[in-house]
Amino acid sequence: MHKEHNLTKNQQIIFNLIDKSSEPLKAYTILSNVQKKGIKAPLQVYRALDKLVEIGKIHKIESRNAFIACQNSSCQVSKATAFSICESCEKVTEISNSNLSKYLSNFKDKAGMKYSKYNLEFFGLCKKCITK
Amino acid sequence: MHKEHNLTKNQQIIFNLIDKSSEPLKAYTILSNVQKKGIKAPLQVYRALDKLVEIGKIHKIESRNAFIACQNSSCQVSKATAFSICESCEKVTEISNSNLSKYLSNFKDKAGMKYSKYNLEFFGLCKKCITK
DNA sequence: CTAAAAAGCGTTATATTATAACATATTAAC
DNA sequence: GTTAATATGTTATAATATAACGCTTTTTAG
Ligand SMILES: [Zn+2]
Ligand SMILES: [Zn+2]
Ligand SMILES: [Zn+2]
Ligand SMILES: [Zn+2]
Repeated sequence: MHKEHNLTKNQQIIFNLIDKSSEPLKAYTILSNVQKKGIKAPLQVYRALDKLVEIGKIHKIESRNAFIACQNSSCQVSKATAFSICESCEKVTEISNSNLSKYLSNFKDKAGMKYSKYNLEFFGLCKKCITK
Repeated sequence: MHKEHNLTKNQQIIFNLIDKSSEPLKAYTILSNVQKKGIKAPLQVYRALDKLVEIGKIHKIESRNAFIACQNSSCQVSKATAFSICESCEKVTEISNSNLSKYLSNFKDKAGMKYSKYNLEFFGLCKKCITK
């Protein structure tokens, strides 16, 4: 059960763009695609992205500085993200695997840290790219 | 068993700096700390960093754009990294846990991707910061 | 040995990613 | 309806990273 968030105009415009994209989008790519809708400055984009990340509608792919819509019906687990990334075609998929998320959410290291969040990125070759 | 790499002068200077640091260092922090040693341009730093990452002597903390020396005697598993990051004091520790690395190295998602690498970052509060 | 290939270096310029600061507007809470 | 919290618009600038070029050193293979 997660809180519904009413997106503001800028947030909605930017979320729509990311959501319909088949690949992660970078901030300045987003900017150039929404300028016709009146969003003119980087900061307008970054502010919307920050909020969308915060509420779990999108995730940042850290190794790519790019943003992807949440694939898990707006991640209850926006604080527990895992992705697979093809190093050849750059296809990114959000991994939804309850065994994995349980394992990681329960993980304790010896230093006694209290974890509230994790991000995992797998790299390799997707099915399509393996056979090439 | 991992190949020994003889570091070049620039690589050695930069590795030494990172290795003796108690915290992850950013590229331009590194630059300003090695200018007295004759390394004058960002590219010289980035080239050394790239190589050091490639051979597993250092790792990049993606969420922080910063670099840390490998804690695992030059990571045989430089392609399988895990870190814990305190969101209060920014202390970063490389996690060395064979159960975790086995679990992740053997992880298969349903899409049939062939993984060759992963990076995991846990976020939370370290022991010291919890009690504050 | 030695020639060719690969890796590294130095330098200048530039591209890409992200935030600071400030004034105004909109929305939500009381 | 006033107040507080969020969001917006704008300009400027900071921080991170790479392109391109010519040269030198090291490694590899014959
Ligand atoms: Zn998600
Ligand atoms: Zn692929
Ligand atoms: Zn390591
Ligand atoms: Zn801490």
